[in-house]
Amino acid sequence: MFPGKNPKEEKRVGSAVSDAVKEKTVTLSLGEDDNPLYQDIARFRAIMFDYFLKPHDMTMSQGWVLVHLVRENGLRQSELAERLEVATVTTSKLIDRLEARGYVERRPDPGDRRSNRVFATEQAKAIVKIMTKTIGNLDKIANQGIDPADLETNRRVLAKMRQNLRDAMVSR
Amino acid sequence: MFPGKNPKEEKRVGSAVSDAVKEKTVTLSLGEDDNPLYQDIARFRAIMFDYFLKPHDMTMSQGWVLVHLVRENGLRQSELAERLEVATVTTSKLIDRLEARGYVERRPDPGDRRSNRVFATEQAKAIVKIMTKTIGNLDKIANQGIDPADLETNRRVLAKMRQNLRDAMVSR
DNA sequence: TGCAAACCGTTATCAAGCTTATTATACCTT
DNA sequence: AAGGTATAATAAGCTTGATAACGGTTTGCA
Repeated sequence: MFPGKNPKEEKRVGSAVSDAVKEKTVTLSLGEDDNPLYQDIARFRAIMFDYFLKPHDMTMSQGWVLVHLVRENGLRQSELAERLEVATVTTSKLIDRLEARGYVERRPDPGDRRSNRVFATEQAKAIVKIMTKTIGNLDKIANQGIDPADLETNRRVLAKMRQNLRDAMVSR
Repeated sequence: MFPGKNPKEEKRVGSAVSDAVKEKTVTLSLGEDDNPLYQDIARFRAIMFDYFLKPHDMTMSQGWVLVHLVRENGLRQSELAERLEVATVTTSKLIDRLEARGYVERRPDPGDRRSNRVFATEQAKAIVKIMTKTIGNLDKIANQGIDPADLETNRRVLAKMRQNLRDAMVSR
């Protein structure tokens, strides 16, 4: 049912056959838990989100644009980029795709001829409602079997982490 | 000093001017904390990692390939993809780039003519050491001011989350 | 034995990020 | 008023992800 990053439908082979060919192994623990947790979770969430919203031809990144616009309609592209915390050029292309399908509309800023104001259409407002529900479902899946108190700790820790990273990136 | 996703060196304008043009706003809370936390953290970490390793012309994704190979040299591409939890096609291109710069080498699998075995070179082993240190630094930055106990909770929660998402994706 | 199904790697195509550079406009300082 | 600097959006080009589709190989089973 789910895509799962590969057409290959699970297997869990376990690579026993291959050991013959492998060279002697160097052991070095690196985070001991393997693999980039944050990347994985972000990717998995995006994959599932996109899967859920495929019928509406909508992706997570595009969806967030709409969420912000439904909150504050008529933002400039640069303001959107700030809120999304992505580069302006990324926003530009997201808007291209959204505009092509009638979710948003660019209008020239009357007060600044360099700027565009971006407006969400009714179509956008409708899909944001669906998104909201989808994200709820996603969280429900992801949070299964986790103590609510731990989840709250988690949320707090992650917010702090994000701020730490943000600060470090800006600190020239 | 840091890239920070935009040539624009911070400002925090605060969009006061623009309010005149904005349409009436619809309020709907969606996660209340705004924005995709996981995506942000993953992206910020990758940006910083790539920045630190730029002198070595190495990215985080490519680095993880090397980490796995240094642990288990001679993996097949499909086995690598499994461990990295990405699609085989992604692995294929990562290996292309790594091979072009002499970090890894493809050798045909003697026992299966469909497969390649991928081997890390000495050059790779050297850079993995640097990576290990870099990831340590990154964690130090990200974890600043966070209670170690909370960090441990966090690690546990995230691991569970990843597993939940993994399961949901595979469950047809 | 023979053949269908599964599997390995690759190509092609797309989305979403990034950096760097360009154009047009706005602002500021003298 | 003029000049330089800063900002808004975009273009070009790269990496990393994903799907879909394809050839070549292996395997399982009837």
